[in-house]
Amino acid sequence: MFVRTAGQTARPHTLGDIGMTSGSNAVVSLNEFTYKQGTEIYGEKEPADYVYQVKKGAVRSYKLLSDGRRQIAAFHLVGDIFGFANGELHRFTTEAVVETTVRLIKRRSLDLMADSDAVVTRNLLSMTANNLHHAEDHMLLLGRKTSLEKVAAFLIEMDRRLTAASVMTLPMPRRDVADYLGLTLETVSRVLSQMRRAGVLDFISKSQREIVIINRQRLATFDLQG
Amino acid sequence: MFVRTAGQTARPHTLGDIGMTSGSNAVVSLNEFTYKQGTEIYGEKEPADYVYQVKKGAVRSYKLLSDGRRQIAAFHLVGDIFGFANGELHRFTTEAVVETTVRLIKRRSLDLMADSDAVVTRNLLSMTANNLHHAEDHMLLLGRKTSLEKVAAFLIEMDRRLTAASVMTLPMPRRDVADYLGLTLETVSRVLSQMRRAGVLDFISKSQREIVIINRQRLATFDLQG
DNA sequence: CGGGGGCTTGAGGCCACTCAACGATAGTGG
DNA sequence: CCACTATCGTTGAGTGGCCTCAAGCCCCCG
Repeated sequence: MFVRTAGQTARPHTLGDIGMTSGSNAVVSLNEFTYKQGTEIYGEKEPADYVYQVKKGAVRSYKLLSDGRRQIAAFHLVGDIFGFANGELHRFTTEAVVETTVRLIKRRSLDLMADSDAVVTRNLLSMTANNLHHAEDHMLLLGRKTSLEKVAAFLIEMDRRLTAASVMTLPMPRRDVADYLGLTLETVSRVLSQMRRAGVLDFISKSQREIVIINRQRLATFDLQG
Repeated sequence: MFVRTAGQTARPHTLGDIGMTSGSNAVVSLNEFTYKQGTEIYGEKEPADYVYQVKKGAVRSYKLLSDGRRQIAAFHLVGDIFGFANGELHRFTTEAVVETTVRLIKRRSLDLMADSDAVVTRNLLSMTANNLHHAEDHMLLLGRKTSLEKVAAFLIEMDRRLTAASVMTLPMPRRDVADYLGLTLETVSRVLSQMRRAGVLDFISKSQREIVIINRQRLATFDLQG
């Protein structure tokens, strides 16, 4: 690897990783906070004073155009760290998709740690690179994939990241899925129905957020690979 | 800033920056190489043995779907550094848009320098973060902007980056612009003609790659901001 | 002067969007 | 417990923006 950070691609980072894998004795205070469904965690262009790790729930991270069009760049699920963009200001608005608990760390503490501890900087580099890779893949999806391919890619991504059982419970509504994929919510709904009719998916009654993938192999064929 | 790298946002990085701003005495050999128009510099999933800086010309960096659809993620112009993705393999294919001269640095050398010199790692973090910011903005463009907004944003970006005189000479053909913006070349051509008819642009006869922006202010209104 | 690549322009089509109606679900308060 | 409401999701009809297919022009170059 470019900067050696052995094992880091094998398991997720944690805030503990950032600060505690080195020999440093610095102890970082880790506060927790819970956001109700739909509330903003921070806004675009606000000072970036904290870094966050999702303990419970899910977070959406997006940009808006002045007329309200929205592009969600990422969903942050349990374990994910977000808000550590390299700069003084946040580049996205983030909101709790459902009731969400996060751990906070003061960015200033991280700055100081990074100054004295190269491991911290390397972990930040590794995490930033992971974000970049996701963004690069998402550009291909947004620019060149059809609605069927987009939705299939989304389901495959969520199936991988939501380590849940046979039933996948999406935390986000159709509108969020649409704004993540560059579609409308109606199109997302239509494609999901189409997949259900094709016998690839099934919905659990009572909640259309609960989805069963009946045929992963077939689903994968819907999303053209590089 | 998150990791202090004073002054680095004010001017572009150079390969010299990576290796020579610290106290390290390591001397990195900087080789040059010239690629003919259209030739591949490296392919996706190839081992990433070198990092590159454009000395002359322009480079496109893209991903392909198996049926040939292409998404260009970035154009690398004079001064830009590319190919330093954090991992063993390149994530894009890169090609010379026109005849292009690059400086090369062995990645292994950078790895070693990064191990012994925190400044190197921080510069890599800073550059990776800049790439991420560009990708984030581009996701909004690809997912939510109209063809008019996309082309306007492209012209504004190129006007800023190609520091040239009143006449902007685009190094890339219409097809590359289209694959950068998630459009077809015909749509790009139509939008450019529309802007010319609107008195915002003019083309220089003899070469449609040479474009004069007559009204920057008006052009800016075509691209909706966040 | 002929050939080829790049660009423009037109005609028609299709995929995703818009607008709209309806159903289902969950939360609220009487 | 049942309206009542708001939110979310599905589905249909019709539209439109961008794509596809095609022709023709311009410039470069042999």
